[in-house]
Amino acid sequence: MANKSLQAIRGMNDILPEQTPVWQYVENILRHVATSYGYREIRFPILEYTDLFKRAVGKVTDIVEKEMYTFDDRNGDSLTLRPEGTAGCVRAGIEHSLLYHQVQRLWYFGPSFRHERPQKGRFRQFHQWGVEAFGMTGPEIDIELILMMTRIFKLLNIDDFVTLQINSLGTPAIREVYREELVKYFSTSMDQLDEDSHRRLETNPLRILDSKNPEMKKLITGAPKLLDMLDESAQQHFDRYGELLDEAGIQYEINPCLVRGLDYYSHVVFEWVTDSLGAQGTVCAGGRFDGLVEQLGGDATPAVGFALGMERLIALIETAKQLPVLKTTPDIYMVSDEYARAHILLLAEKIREAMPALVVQVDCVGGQWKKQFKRADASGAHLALVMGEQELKNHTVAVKYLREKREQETVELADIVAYIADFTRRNGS
RNA sequence: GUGAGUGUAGCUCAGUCGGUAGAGUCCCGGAUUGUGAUUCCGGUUGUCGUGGGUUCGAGCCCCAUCACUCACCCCA
Repeated sequence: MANKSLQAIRGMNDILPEQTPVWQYVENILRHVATSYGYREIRFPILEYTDLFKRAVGKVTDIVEKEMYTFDDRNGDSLTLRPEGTAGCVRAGIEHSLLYHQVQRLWYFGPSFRHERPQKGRFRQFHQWGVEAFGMTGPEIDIELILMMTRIFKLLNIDDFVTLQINSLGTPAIREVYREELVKYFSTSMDQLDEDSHRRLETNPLRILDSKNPEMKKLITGAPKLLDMLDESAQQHFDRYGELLDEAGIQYEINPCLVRGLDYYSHVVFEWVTDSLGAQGTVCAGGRFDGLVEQLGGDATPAVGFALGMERLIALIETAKQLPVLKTTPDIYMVSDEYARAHILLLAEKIREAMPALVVQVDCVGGQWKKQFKRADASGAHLALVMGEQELKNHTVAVKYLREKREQETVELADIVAYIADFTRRNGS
């Protein structure tokens, strides 16, 4: 523990066997829901050329400027561990002509990397589940994504713990005009800006809008709104978006201060936020990125997508106490003495062949009966199957019930599979 | 990158005024050599995060450093 060489890299966590059932539970739901909407999985590398992220995410974003894990390949190429999924997804789509004059519905899952100071809900290696839809101008496809995510929150029983916020960032051209307006506005009250916002004024003025500093609140409320500057088509998209949400009965808030940290977003952007997770309250976020495909060298292709943070989603499920009981214990634990050790290995195989859903665990340590039964109990198994010298001689197996008051039974070896089948049927497992 | 809090047994934690390391749990052995979960008896838990310093003497005081946690920042 004190040996640094034996420590994981800061902010990069091991997911231990105790936790993996939770991950599998969530991943299964995500996969099944996405599949039921006709989305297909895509897998792409964790490493890409650094230039891809610079072009996609935006050169002056914090992610690119100070959070990327970038290093040189042996031949001198600059490579970067992906800080998000969309760039790689679009690159793969263009490279393999998946986006050429066609509609694509895709999802991906895996780790991303950002060099930030770890805190609750924020890690240097974190996992995103992302969904991207290409070739559709919306807003119906935008709403399909909202419906899908709403369904997921419901299935996970945490829909009461998240709220949907939406905003429109308009087109890049509108945003450029707005950006200048905003700089003009804040420049007239420089003395009221805090230190961070002075910096933001230079780098990313829109970021000032979602400042957490309460002293800035008044100034921000008085700032011009991008929503007031939308052109006709952007306004139409936003209005229709709201109408469709209303028709679907989905609750949402319009948050004019909602900004995205990545440059490629345009039009409607959204976030599901929670107040149950501390400072990192964004569980899932996304929006439209119509310009990205063309910007990366493909034909102009409308696109919309989102990503959710797995660690945050799981943390929310746990703090909301909505985690179902996940079975991680074996059904049957098999013990033996030295004479029968090889026999129970093979008997276990027979049982698994007949009942593939059962979890059968064989004690491969051996030793005293007492120790083996102790392990059988600790395993959580319902039944212990016992074979020793006596049983071997008589062609029987002893069945011991570990979870109920019931006499141990002796079953003919030839009947044991049927006996267990009967037992599991009665127990409904 | 900035700030605050915390580091003692595998785990959860005590440790007084600076006097040489403790509890529960877990694990191991036995009571009970073919029966767990209950009970009783016995036993091991250790680089007190690490490295310096002060002191006759440091888990405790001082400095540095590392890690964890939370917040800023940033974002999923």
